[in-house]
Order: sequence, then structure tokens, then C-alpha cells
Amino acid sequence: MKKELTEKQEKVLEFIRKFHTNNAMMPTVREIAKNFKLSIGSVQQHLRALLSKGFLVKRGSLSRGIDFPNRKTFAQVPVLGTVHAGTFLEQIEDASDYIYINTDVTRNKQCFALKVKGDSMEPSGIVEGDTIVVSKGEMPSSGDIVVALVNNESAVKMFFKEKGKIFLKSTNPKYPTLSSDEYDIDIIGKLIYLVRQYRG
Amino acid sequence: MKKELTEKQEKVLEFIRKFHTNNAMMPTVREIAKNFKLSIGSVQQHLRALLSKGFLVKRGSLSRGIDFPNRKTFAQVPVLGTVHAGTFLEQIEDASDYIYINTDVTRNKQCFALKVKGDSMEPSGIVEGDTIVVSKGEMPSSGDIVVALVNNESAVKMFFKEKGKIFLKSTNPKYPTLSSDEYDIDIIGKLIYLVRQYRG
DNA sequence: TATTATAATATACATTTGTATTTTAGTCAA
DNA sequence: TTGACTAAAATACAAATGTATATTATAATA
Repeated sequence: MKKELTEKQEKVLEFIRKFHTNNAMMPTVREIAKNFKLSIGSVQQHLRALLSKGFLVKRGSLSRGIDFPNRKTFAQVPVLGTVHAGTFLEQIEDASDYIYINTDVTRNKQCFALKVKGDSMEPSGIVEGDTIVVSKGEMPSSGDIVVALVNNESAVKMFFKEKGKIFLKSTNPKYPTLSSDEYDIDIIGKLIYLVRQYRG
Repeated sequence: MKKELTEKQEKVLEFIRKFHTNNAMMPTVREIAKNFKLSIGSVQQHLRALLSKGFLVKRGSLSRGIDFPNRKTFAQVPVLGTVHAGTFLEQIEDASDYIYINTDVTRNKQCFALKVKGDSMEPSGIVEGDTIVVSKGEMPSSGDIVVALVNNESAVKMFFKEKGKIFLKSTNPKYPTLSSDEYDIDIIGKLIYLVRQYRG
């Protein structure tokens, strides 16, 4: 476990966190000093303590060269449209919005995001208004949730493969299961992430 | 609309984006120069072009002082435990993991995250394994989903207020509705965000 | 043709920033 | 009491960084 911090060290770390959140970069020693009306030397000591206790790490002698251990990095994922839009593929060039997700989730896969409409996957916890992140071109296994083009209409369904046939199931029983016998099914990608924002 | 970039300017901007993603800070003029094996002066010119065309902005004469216009900022939200842990409040000091969400969602509210266990909210799209973000101390309105302490056990429920009484409803009908008549109910906060990661 | 934008180099300088050193002082525990 | 840790200040120095200036060259354009 990590060692405990003193009150002052905690405050300095908190300031660094906030600064980083607001400015997308670490503060300089002097920027911290200015905030707390401290001398440079005092801040140096606090930083030294935070480093030795493992709450910060250094990357060389760069400017703004302190870092959080295990800091997450983000991929910018474009929101391309909604899953029942039909014109789905055309909107790919027109990403107006982005969501940002950890790169340990995207893992170098090519991803895009879609807004969900409808209730066909409600029993699996996907409801209208959710934003889903799709990993493009990844081969799904049975039971995975996928985005597919069914006769050129986009849909979110649960994927099943059996005896060479593909089945797309809505977990909401009021919708039928689609099979590759009857429909022209094109798997776009596999669901890897979902975010939902509650209004208010 | 923004003016068009030359091929080289595009490449420089792309490098800056990647550098920012990987290092959570902007590169220095010399770091860009080193990457492209260019002189400092050349990079200065590219930056000047990117600034005048509106693809970058400056914040004073700081080190690493370029920025993206409309850059999103993130709040580091600690994951404090699970919603049925019971020892919920004790774990507050022990944040081992963090999730990062846009500050336009958190809006300066004090937030923390919890892992969901159980199926009591499945019909509203909250399933086991989801991570929910809670805005601490925010007063809920009827219909909002909240995290509450019920006789010192934590729970995710839908909040209702009627005639001075508080009701906590599980959207899954197999669980009873709790009322402030029978239970000691303490509202911790209101749900503002949810993320789900699909394994595979 | 002259002008403008792009692209690149080289160099000098000023400012920002990290780091080292020294000193003072309070608290707490061995 | 001594030692260790924390807290703070003042100062100096070296390294990193931004910025200005001058120069050359090419391509497109009015």
C-alpha cells in the first residue's frame, strides 16, 4: 500500500490533479508555489515527498515533467450517428462529436461510436440514448453484441453462429431473430464499451 | 469553416495530437523538431500557420503552451467500491482505480464511482459489472436514480418523494420498495453517468 | 514580373523551468 | 537529547524552452 500523505502534501497533490484536469498539463514548480503562496524550495520538498511516496513519478528533467503513476491515455472516438439511421455508412466522414475512452479499452482497434435508438436490446442493459463504442471489423463470438447492416439497415443485436448460419437476436423478445438465410447480414463490428449520461 | 492545411501542417498537427494523447501534455517546439528532423525555425513556422488557421491556440508564453481550441478536459473520478459492499463509506479513502469523464458531465460536482453488483436495477439498464458515477450530495428529484445508505447498507435505487416521505424503488419488481417510514435512509448522491466495458 | 505562401536552416537571446544548496524552525519518537 | 520528518524561505545555477531575426529556395499567382 501507499504511504500516507500529510495534510499539506494532500493539498498539493489535489492542486496538481485539478491543474491537470483544467489545463491538460502538469503545473510547474513555480505555478504550484504561486497557488499556495509558497517558496520554490517548499514546493520542491512537497514534490520530493509525493515522488518518494509514489503518488507522482518523473519523466526526465523536462518542463512540467511530473506525472501520475498509471495515468490513463485516451482515444478520441467519433460519434458517427444513430443505429437505426439507415444512412449509417454515409455519416462516417461527418463526425461532429467525440467521446474519449481509455486506450486500454480500445487497444489500437479502430473504433467509432453510435447513439442507440429503440428498445430492442433493453433486457441486456442497452437503452435509448446510450452511446455505444464499436470495434470495427472485429470478428464476434456467439453471445457478443454487434452492430450489423441487415438489408442495409443498421441494428444492434446479439450475435450467434450455428452450422455456418448467422443469427441476430434482439434480447427484447418482441422483436424477431434474424437469420442469414432470410437476410443479407453484414457485421460492422463488435460492442466494446457503452456510456450513458443521466440528465438533470 | 477552418482553412485548409498543407500536408506538412497536417502531419505536424497529427503528431501533436498523438503526443498529447500519449503524454498528457503538449510537445515543445524542439520535441516536434526532433520528431520530424526539422530545425526549430521550421517548426516555428508550422506552428504559426496552425495558430493563424485556428487549429491551435496559445496560452501565454508558457512552456508547452499551445492548446487545442475546445479541448475537452477530464475529471479523475475515483472508483471507491461496490454498491452492496456494506463497508462502503470506509472505502472512500482507498481509491485504487479511477475513471476519467468529461468535465462537461461532472460540472464541478464532487463525484465518485462505484461498481454495480446485483440485478435490482436491470430493467433501467443498469446491470452487474457496470460502473456508475455518483454526484455527491446533490438533491435528487422524483424519478432520479440515486445511491443511498439504507440502514448502513449501500444501494442503487430509483428515488421518489411524496408527502414528506422518501421511497426507494428497485426497477426490478422482485425487490421491495423501501420507505423512509421503515428504514433509515441516507441519500449519498445522484447518478450522472454510467460506463460499461464488454469483455472479449 | 513582383508578390505571397510554403519550407527549411542557422543562430542568438530572453524567459521559463528544474534543481541544488543553505538556513531556520517545529514536532514527534527513540 | 538526538535524530528524523515536515515545513518554509532565500538564493544561485543550469537546463529547457519560447521567440526573434536573417537567409535561402521553390511554387503558385495576380
